[in-house]
Amino acid sequence: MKNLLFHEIHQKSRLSIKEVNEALKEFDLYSAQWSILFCLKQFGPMTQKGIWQYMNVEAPTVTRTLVRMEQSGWIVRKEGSDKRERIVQLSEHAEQVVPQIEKRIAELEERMLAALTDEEQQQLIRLIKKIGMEDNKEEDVAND
Amino acid sequence: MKNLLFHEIHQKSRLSIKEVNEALKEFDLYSAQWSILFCLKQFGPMTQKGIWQYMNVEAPTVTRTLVRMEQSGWIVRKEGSDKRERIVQLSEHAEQVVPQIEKRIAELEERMLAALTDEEQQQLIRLIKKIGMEDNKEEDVAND
DNA sequence: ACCATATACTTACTTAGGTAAATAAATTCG
DNA sequence: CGAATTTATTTACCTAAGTAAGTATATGGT
Repeated sequence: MKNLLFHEIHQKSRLSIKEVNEALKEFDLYSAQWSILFCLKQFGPMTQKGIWQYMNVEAPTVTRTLVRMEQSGWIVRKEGSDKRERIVQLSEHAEQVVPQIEKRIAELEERMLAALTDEEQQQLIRLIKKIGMEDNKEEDVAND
Repeated sequence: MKNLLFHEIHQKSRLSIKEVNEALKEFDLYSAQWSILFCLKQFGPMTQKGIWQYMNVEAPTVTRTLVRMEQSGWIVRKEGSDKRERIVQLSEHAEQVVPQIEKRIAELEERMLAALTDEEQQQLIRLIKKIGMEDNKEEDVAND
C-alpha cells in the first residue's frame, strides 16, 4: 500500500516537469534551467555550490546545466576571489525575460493546483516535508 | 509560494529514487527496473503497452529499461498472438528474488515515512492525487 | 483484394539526475 | 616554507525520461 505514495509522488513530479517544459518551450528553456534562473533571480549572483546546495542536487548536475545555459546566453559565470569557485549571475537578456516566464509558470501552477484549496496546499507541503530519512528533525518541520 | 510545492515534490521524488537505488544496489537493480518487476509481480505477464500505461511513462522509456532487464536476466519477452506486441514476464530468477527485494523496499519506505502517522499518509496520498490538469475529475479522486 | 490508417514497438537524439575519479586552488600542519 | 589534506569544479560514464520519426503488423473502407 505504501508503494502507492512514492509511485504517486514520482508521477506527479514527472507530470509537473512535463507541463513546465511545455510552458517553457516558447522561451527555449527547460525546467531544470528555469529552476536555476528562478534561484538566481531570488538570491542574486551566487557560486555553483550555492546553487546545488539550494536545489539539493549534485555538483555535476549543476555544472552541465550551467554550461548549456551559458551557451544559450541565459547566465554568465565569472571567477571569484577564491579562484576555485565560479560566480553565476543572470545575463541581461535573462533579467529582462525572467518576469514574463515567472508569470507564465505561475499561471500553470495555479491551473495544476486548482483542485486544492489554499488550506489543502499548505497541508500538502507540510506533509511532504515530513518525508525523509532520520535527519528529519524539528528544525525542518518547524519552518512553515 | 506555490513554487515551493513543486520544488518539494521534485526533491522528495529524487530523494526517494536515490534511497531506493541505494537499497537495490545489492540486487544489481535500479529503481525504474524495480518498478517494472513490482508491476509484473502484481499483474503477471503483460504487454509493454500495459506496463507503460500503468506506470504513466512513454513507450520508449519502457523499451529501454526492458532491454537492460532482459540482458541482465530479470525478465523474458515473447511474441504475442498479435505479432506487433511483446509479452513480458518475470524470469525464474526474478520470481525467486522479488519477495526479498519487496521486503527490503518495504523497510526503507517505512523508515522514510516514519515521521507521518497512518492518517497523515492517507491524507498525503489523497492530496497528491488532486494535483494535475483539467482531467482531474471525481473518478480520480474517488478511488481511495 | 488493396490501399490507407491505426497500433506496438524501436531507434536516435535531447535534458536531467547520479557516482567516481581528475584537476586545480586553498588551507592546515609539521 | 613545503607536503598533505580539503574544497570547488569538471570530466566520464551510467540510468531515466521525453519527443520525433521509423518499422512492422493489424484493421477498415471502398
